[in-house]
Amino acid sequence: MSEELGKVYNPKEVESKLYKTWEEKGLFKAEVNKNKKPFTIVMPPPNITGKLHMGHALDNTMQDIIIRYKRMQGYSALWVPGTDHAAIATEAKITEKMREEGVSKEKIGREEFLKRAWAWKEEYGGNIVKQLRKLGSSCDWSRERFTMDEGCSKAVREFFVKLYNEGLIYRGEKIINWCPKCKTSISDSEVDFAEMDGHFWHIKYKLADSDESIIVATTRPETMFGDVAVAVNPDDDRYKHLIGKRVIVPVVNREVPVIADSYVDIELGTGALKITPAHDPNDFEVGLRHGLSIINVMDESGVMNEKADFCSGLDRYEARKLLVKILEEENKLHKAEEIKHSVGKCYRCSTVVEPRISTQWFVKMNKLAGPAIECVKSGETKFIPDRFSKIYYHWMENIKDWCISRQLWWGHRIPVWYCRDCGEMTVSKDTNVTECLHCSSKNIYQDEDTLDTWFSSGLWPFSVLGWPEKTPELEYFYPTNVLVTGYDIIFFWVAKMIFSSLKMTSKKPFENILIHGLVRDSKGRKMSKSLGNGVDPLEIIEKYGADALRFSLMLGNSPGNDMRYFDEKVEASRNFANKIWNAARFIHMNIDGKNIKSEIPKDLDMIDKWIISRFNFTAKEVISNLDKYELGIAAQKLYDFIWDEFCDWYIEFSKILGKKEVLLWVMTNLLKLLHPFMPFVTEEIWLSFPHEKESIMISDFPKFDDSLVFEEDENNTKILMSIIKSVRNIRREMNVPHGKKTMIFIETDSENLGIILKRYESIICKLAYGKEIKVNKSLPESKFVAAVNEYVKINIPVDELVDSEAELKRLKKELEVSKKQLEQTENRLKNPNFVSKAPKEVINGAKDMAEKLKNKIAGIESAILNLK
RNA sequence: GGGAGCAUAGCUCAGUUGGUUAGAGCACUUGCCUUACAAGCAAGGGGUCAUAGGUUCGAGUCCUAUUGUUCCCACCA
Repeated sequence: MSEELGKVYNPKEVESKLYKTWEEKGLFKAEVNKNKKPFTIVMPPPNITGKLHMGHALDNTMQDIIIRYKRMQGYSALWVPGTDHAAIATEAKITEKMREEGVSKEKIGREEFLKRAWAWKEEYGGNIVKQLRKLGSSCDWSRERFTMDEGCSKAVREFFVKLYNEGLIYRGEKIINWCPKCKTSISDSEVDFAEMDGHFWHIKYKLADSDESIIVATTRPETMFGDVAVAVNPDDDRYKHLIGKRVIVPVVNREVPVIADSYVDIELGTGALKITPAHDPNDFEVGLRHGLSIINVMDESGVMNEKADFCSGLDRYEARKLLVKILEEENKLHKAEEIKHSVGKCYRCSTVVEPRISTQWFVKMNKLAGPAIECVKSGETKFIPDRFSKIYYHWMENIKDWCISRQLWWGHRIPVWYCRDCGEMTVSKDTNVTECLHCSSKNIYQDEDTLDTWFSSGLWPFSVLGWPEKTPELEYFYPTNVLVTGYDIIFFWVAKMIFSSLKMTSKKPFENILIHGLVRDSKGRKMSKSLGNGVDPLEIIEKYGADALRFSLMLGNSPGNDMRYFDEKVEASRNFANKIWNAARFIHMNIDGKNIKSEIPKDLDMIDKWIISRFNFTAKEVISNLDKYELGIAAQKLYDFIWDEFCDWYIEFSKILGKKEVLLWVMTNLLKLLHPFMPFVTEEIWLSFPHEKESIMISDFPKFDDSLVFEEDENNTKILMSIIKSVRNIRREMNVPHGKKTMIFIETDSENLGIILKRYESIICKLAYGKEIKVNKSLPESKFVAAVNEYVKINIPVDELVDSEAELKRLKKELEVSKKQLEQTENRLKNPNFVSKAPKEVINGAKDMAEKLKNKIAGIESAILNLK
């Protein structure tokens, strides 16, 4: 196949083929193996309704890089994939589809609905998993899980019952966030607040026994039907005399008391507040303190109910309009102020959330939060970057009880049965409870509600490893090593996993939490369906290849920060893949038919030592960056090394040197370093070269090797390179055409360098368009241009071509710059504080620099003299 | 109201524990189809690292304040 490598790398041809082979050979599988150290990542499960988006692509690329790296390092590296049932999102989609068919949930009933839901899951749940494969994700598909599979469901029941038995789960009537469209409760973190235009209506409430009025401000007049009091601050002098009196709720014409409660802010609004316990969480609290009754005036769809009198049957917003109109007509509306205020919306459907009194299940958070905070504070679990710890603490420290029951059908049903006879609850891990635990009555029924999606995903890291069973996998792979996820779900998910795991397994769920940002569009906007600015990763893969997409998502990306998506960036990465491809083609041309091993020969040339040493150093850096999860920096270093040093310099050198073993050795090892980032192109090339293992995936990741550090050769090669660059520079500036080869006169004080330069004469001449190198030889009668750098002075005779004026100007400018640099360096060295306090390397570096600059200046000065 | 991030080349962004002359991609200028690659090669232009102080021998990097900007949290009726 080696001769078959085309001129341009074609990802489409190789990607699906390679992925299939990897999967068939079982290379993604990780087993419990006592001879290896485990390394575990559990994939944040994408929703079954989902389609792969750029966020997934970023998230999974990062995970894949880490897991491939660890696998090559010899760990038993397990990456567990799976999907989430996404209760509310999925149910919404199914309901929507049913509506199109003219069917309703209520009409077909629970059982039939669930049948449809599972069918939906079967049909669409596999899509995203297929898409993850396109990206190259090397997860262990044999362990794929689903949040509603049997094991996860068992884990959910185990968790619920344990918390219930410890009194950490309770049922109660509270005011919760209600989505009138999804017709379910949602938790605090599922509410998005948005600034919206609205009105602040100042309404006159007349006293029952006098003509005096008290003005109350509200944004939601429709809730007046549920008013049970007007509250003022006890210290508010304006209203003190009214406390205990009764006022009449306008329009509704109900008498309610004026009460005093310190919750009321004197400064805010009018300082008087209408109290509607059924429709506002604060009012609810006030109501509790004062023993007020609760009047619920809306139904589950946000439609006014019979308590709303003539508004009954009206939507909440229509009722609001009508009330405002009537208040105006009755001259009860003192003022209508236009304001911007934040309004809570359902995070799934964006419907304005309605606070609603209802009976729900809650997790008591105070006892669970403490250990979860401690787990991060102690450093057991670390956020990367660390600043997210603060956000986490703040949230955890102010956490309120978690509403976990949902009025949905798609999800884990609450494992509680109520007895119609004795009224007691039976809470059980069993799925088919038939009699009351308390009175043995068979007249029982199960709670209709299901659990919050995040209740099951909170158990994900350990439930996928078999918990609550004591499996070998759980023993071996848990706790996991790193969780990779976006900052947007720290509250939803990360926090829940931490306290759930601590509670149920007594272990942290993961060591590190690697947080990434959002992938935004090229203008910095969030990619969203409504804006239509989303970029489909699959289309990008189709066009540029998975490697290119992956690499572009890594380049210039740093933990926790958002990034913008640009086609140009993917193009650059695609070009990079192509660059490597062509480097491979070049190597093939040279080793073809020859029995060359990828090894380091004994008699190494200076330039070989340079590239080996540089490779060795790059490997060290990349390993260090990967260990610190600095994937973007590692990618950048690989890019730079491969493109600049390996391709642009070493391959050019090797064309003249003619030694191919080192070329092959560096290449194969580079492929390994790069493999986690660009799995496909590296594998395809690696397989085309002599190789021992069946896949680069399971080859050994390069290690830093002390015996491969060649400092002197590195330096001398760098001087060689700087000379070539200088000559090229001068020729370019003097407009010397490539065809015109010139003599190169080099002056140096170093005998050793002189020998080296002569030895590499052919290389210098080839790469710098020279005819011959003369070291420290007297110059013939001719015109010269000079290139002076820190090491040598180079003279190039160019006779008729020299524009003396321009050359003089150029040299003078360079002289000036060098003198300035020397001055700065010398000033530093003169500073006694610098000499006494700076580390030796820095001082020596400065001294060295000063020497070099002096040489350079002397060289330039003599060149100027020469010109004259 | 509280908290956090960001501000570096025309654009998008890196810059790891402070250490010589601040980098990349794209864009720009010039010259090259040099038999791996024009998705390429070579040479080059372009930055007072938001502003003002401070710590330090030394600050893009640490501290304080200011400005601009983005985001998160919170029960502003």
